Amino acid sequence: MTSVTNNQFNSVDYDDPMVARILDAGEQCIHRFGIRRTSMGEVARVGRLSRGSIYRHFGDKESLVEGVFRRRQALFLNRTEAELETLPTLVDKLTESVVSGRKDMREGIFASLAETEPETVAMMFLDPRFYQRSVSFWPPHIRMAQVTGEISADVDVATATDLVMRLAVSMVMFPDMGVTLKTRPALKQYLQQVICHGLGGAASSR
Amino acid sequence: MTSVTNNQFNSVDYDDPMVARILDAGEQCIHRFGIRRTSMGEVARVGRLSRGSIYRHFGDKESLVEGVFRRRQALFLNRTEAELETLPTLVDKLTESVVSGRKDMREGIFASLAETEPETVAMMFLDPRFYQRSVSFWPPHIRMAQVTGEISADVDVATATDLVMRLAVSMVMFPDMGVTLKTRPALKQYLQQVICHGLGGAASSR
DNA sequence: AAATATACAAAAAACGATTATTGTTTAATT
DNA sequence: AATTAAACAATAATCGTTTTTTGTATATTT
Repeated sequence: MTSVTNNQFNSVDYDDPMVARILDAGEQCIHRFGIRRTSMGEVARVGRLSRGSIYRHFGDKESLVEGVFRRRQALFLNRTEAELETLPTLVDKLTESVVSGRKDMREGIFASLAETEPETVAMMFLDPRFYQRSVSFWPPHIRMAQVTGEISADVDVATATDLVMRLAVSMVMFPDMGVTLKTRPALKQYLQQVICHGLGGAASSR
Repeated sequence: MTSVTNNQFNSVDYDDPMVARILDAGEQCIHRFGIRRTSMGEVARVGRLSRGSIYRHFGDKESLVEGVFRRRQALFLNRTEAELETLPTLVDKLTESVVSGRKDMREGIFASLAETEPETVAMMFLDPRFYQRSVSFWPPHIRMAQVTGEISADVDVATATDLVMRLAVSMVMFPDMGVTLKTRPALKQYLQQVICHGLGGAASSR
């Protein structure tokens, strides 16, 4: 009632060392056993802390799991953002994102989770919230590409962001949708065509 | 050993009235109870036939379920194909496909299945085989659009098909990916831009 | 002020015994 | 020649019970 520092659930701060410990332990457990077989007691044991502390920072198990994945995604976005800084064009950036994303799917927490609970992973992938968090990621890069003239300034940023997101998601989910786009060069060439001209002209330099 | 008419599993002919009866009963059961709670005995009872007949035409339960969904998809593709015949442009066709696809997801067998077994539906949606069957659907329309000049003849048919499929799948799966594309006009305008110009110029008539 | 330890009822998971279903086979029926 | 009916072992689902886990509360420790 008199608490001021009450952060019930919204926006956990990853800087809090206790939160970090909880998430570390939680991620470790999920990585090893999957979500279903991970109990709050086990997380507490692994993180050498009390169950009470977990419930202080995360209201319930679902929040904890969500917290683990949100942090992973945040880390992924930060890491990717850094990589993109070094790349010149929007197409390069998108290509890199897809390659990065695929790698994460193969090697990250999703890969191990997919082995024990593929349905859960499938559900996460189809949840629009999973992508909505990344929507704020692209607009700066879109604007930059408009300034350099790589893409038209007439297309509004939201629309361009939408397309780029759809392509990224589609390419990570389905490396092959008729045409095999598993190698970086093939992927880049495809994205170059689609982003810059769609299916309209200028496939070759005309 | 001496059987000539042996069609073990590959390509069931929907014309065979027994096969149709089995599939009808199977679909009815899946629609009502979901896959998990549908037993071969129940399908037999509903279709007023013997379990043996089912096992003659479909090797196992998985094959039967697959058969039901394959037939549904074939019907959907045929129906959609017919609708597309009446439409002038590739963009119109793609728009119609998405609207049709969304309707099927809302009202068809998937909608009811999603209520009882959402994870199963999610798994089906992420299975590339689910889409591979539709790959042969688009190429004729692509070529037609190249002839009329709607899209460039320089882009090869496989690539164009791939993009059209990706857009269709993405739009049905995620009506909103930053920009809301739930209404037909909004959807068509978006697809028009993406298909004809990508994010390159000519957003307005230049 | 936050973390811990403990206790507690309600909900969920694990368990073992029982029942139902699967997939195969075989003889009888259409 | 295909469909049915019946029997069968192997597998999977269900049920009622026991155990664990969850989420909350409270007193104690750091």
